[in-house]
Amino acid sequence: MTSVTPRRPVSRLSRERRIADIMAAGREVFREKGYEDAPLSDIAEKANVVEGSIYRYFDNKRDLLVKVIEVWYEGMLADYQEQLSGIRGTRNRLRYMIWRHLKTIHDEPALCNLMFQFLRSGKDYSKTGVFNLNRNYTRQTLDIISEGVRKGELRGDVSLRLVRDMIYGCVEHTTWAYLRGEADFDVEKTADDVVELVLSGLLVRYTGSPTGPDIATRLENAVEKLEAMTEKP
Amino acid sequence: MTSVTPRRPVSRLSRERRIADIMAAGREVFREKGYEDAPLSDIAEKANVVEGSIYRYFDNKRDLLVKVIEVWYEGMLADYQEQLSGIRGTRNRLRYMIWRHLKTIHDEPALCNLMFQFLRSGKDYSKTGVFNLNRNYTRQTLDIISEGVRKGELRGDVSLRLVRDMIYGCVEHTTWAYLRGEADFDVEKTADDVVELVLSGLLVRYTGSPTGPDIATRLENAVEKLEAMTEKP
DNA sequence: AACCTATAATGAACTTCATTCATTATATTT
DNA sequence: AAATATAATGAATGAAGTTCATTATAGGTT
Repeated sequence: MTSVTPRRPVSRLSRERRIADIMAAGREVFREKGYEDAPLSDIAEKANVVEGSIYRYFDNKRDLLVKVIEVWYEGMLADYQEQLSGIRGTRNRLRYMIWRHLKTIHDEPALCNLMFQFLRSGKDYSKTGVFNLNRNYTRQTLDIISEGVRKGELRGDVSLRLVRDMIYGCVEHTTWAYLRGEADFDVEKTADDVVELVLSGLLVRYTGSPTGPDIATRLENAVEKLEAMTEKP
Repeated sequence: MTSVTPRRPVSRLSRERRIADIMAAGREVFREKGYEDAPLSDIAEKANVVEGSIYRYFDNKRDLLVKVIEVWYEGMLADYQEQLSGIRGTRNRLRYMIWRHLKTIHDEPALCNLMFQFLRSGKDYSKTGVFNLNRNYTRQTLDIISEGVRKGELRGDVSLRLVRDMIYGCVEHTTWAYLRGEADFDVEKTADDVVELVLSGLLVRYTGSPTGPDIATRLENAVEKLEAMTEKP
């Protein structure tokens, strides 16, 4: 007499719903265990699906990861342009972009780690949707710099790409200990510090007379602050 | 009739020699295929050893990687202090440190990738020898900055840690496309650009005539008062 | 030179996963 | 109610890391 293991009840859902379920489960498990230590069986279980079923909707494990990160990224970057439109002044706008990056890392360290470790270093990264999202996002930063240059506040003789690399490189380096779970960091203070350092640089400012950055610019910045305050409630 | 597969000749070497062989093979294979796509069987074959033998000398695959990177790192950082002692001036010394980092990445992109991707993001990284090597190495950079501050050339009101993160973050961000095999970069020019940007910052340098009382500061303070008034209660 | 002994080295077995695919079940259409 | 399309299953496959009982050998001892 052979005992037959009872087949699990098969619940048939719409393609969209299944995909959503699997991706939600994937996000959870990946967030909790990382990529390599997250068995597909865990994801399948959490999604109420058998392992093999995942392959109907995703090419492989990595494909699932990529799509999970992609959807997360889209949601995350959905509103930055709207937010930014309410902020005036080069310094404030730049700070917002940096602050946002820091806050994202602070809120979702695990997913950021996955993004840094498994997406961005992949050979196919520049063909990824995440790459393009990021591209547009950092382009915004470059636009802010460009505008600063046009207004005469910022130097025009520096490669924009390098400035972008400096800003985001600095932000990420700063957050590594946090990403490894070793130390916390203050989002607000770090944002302030990074902006200050990027804008002012390391060299001492005045060589002879105590003038500092030119007065017209500083007045304009002050006015922009007032302007920003009265923008929208 | 059962055919017996002939046992391979067993060559007995000294512990040190075997370890060296395995690590050499590991470095080669890891460099060529990365970490995940490098089967232990490849390494074993190249080292003239059976897979199981690797486990006599290394806890596991990751342990092998860590030790391979560690030895490489040691060799790489062996002479920087000597070199640096021959270089004078804050700017030049800083440039040397940055140049070195860039050159390492340019010469060994694959190993750098492994270091960035699999060592530095690991939970145990700060207990690694590589961590300490890096620590001492970047401390050198901080010392250069400190000396610059003492000599009155650099600002003293910026967190040294942040400066370090800015420098190395910028360098690495700049090299990512190269690390993905997408584009080359000019070590010399990049070194120049990074030093320049770190030292001078983005703000335009005021070179006009000296002014009297600091009007701008007073206005800024006034605006900050206004700003504070409207802050959330 | 023959023997001993510590330990280097082997190779097969084990385990864990990702991945495939032939089979089965179910919702929808005819 | 039957036909059809396709969602879902679960067992099988295979690759790769890891373990370990067994075997062989270099170097020292008698």
